[in-house]
Amino acid sequence: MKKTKPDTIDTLSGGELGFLVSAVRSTIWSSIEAELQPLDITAAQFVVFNSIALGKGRTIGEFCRLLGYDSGAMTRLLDRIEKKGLVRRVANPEDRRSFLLELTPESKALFPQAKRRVQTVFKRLLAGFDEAQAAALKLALEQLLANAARTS
Amino acid sequence: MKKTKPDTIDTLSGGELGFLVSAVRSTIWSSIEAELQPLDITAAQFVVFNSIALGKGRTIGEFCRLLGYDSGAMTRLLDRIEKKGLVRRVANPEDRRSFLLELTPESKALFPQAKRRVQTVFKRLLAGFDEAQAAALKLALEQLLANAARTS
DNA sequence: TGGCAAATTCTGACTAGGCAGATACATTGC
DNA sequence: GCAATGTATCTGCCTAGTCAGAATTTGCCA
Repeated sequence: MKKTKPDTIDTLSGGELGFLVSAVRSTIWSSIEAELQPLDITAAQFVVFNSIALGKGRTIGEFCRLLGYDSGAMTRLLDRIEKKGLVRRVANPEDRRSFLLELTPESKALFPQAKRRVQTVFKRLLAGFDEAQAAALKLALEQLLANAARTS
Repeated sequence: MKKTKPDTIDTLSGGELGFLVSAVRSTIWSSIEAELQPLDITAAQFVVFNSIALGKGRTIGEFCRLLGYDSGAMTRLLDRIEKKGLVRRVANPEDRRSFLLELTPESKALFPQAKRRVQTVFKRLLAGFDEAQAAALKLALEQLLANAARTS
């Protein structure tokens, strides 16, 4: 049996928040997967792709920290992306232990299209949200993160 | 290198919402894991445990649909929980293909304690939220789900 | 300088979820 | 009653993430 979208839950207990957040995450993720499938890019791959394209980091380690990825997972994720020719590992002249990540010419050309597709996903998901509501959602999520950080 | 909590991101683009939701989900998840570790229960196991205890379903298939789990994943998750003696598969007299799920006496005794621990996690995460804010967060997340369902 | 702790990346072992196919049973329509 | 179809669960295979530990390189400090 394939995975199904969860039926709704009706209580208001704390656990429901966890359930909702999980469901939203998986929904966002699979919407992006579906939208990027024609380009043969997975959602995880896009996240890295996007971060490199936006210059959010330079080395593998920086992207691990930025994206909350384990270094082992990142190694293998990069292996997959590199095999598709979207990313290149380049020796870091400042530190011979590490690698810099670069887009390839092909992926630079592909990026705008992928980005646009992902943006349409979020636009669709946020339909009916005005600026204030979107900002409040973002703020609430950030507050949750801050609360968690405060006590761990 | 172990997984690290992601550093913050500074743009307002749509992708950030995906990032935030992922981070929140993983934070909730690992907070629960940490809180339940003394009881030797994982977060995934608690979710099933909790659903059974609250009578949200009866058969394996019902819990798959309720929790958005693949049936293969559920089979193996139940194997692990059953091995710990928290849950029992019981033949379903109404349908010989399926199994009903029951808590064991030990797990019934353990449940209140686990539940309490999970509640303290959410209380901590929702520190500073008043009723209206919590309700707004819940509503926003539900709206996202509804938007996704509408177009898939 | 020499030596040692820390950082960067990679690898292997393990856990876990998703999908496809298999099996057993149930239901429907004839 | 029986065939065809559908449903519930399980198994095998694949992908993916986590953790522990290794190899290499760097930086620091005596």
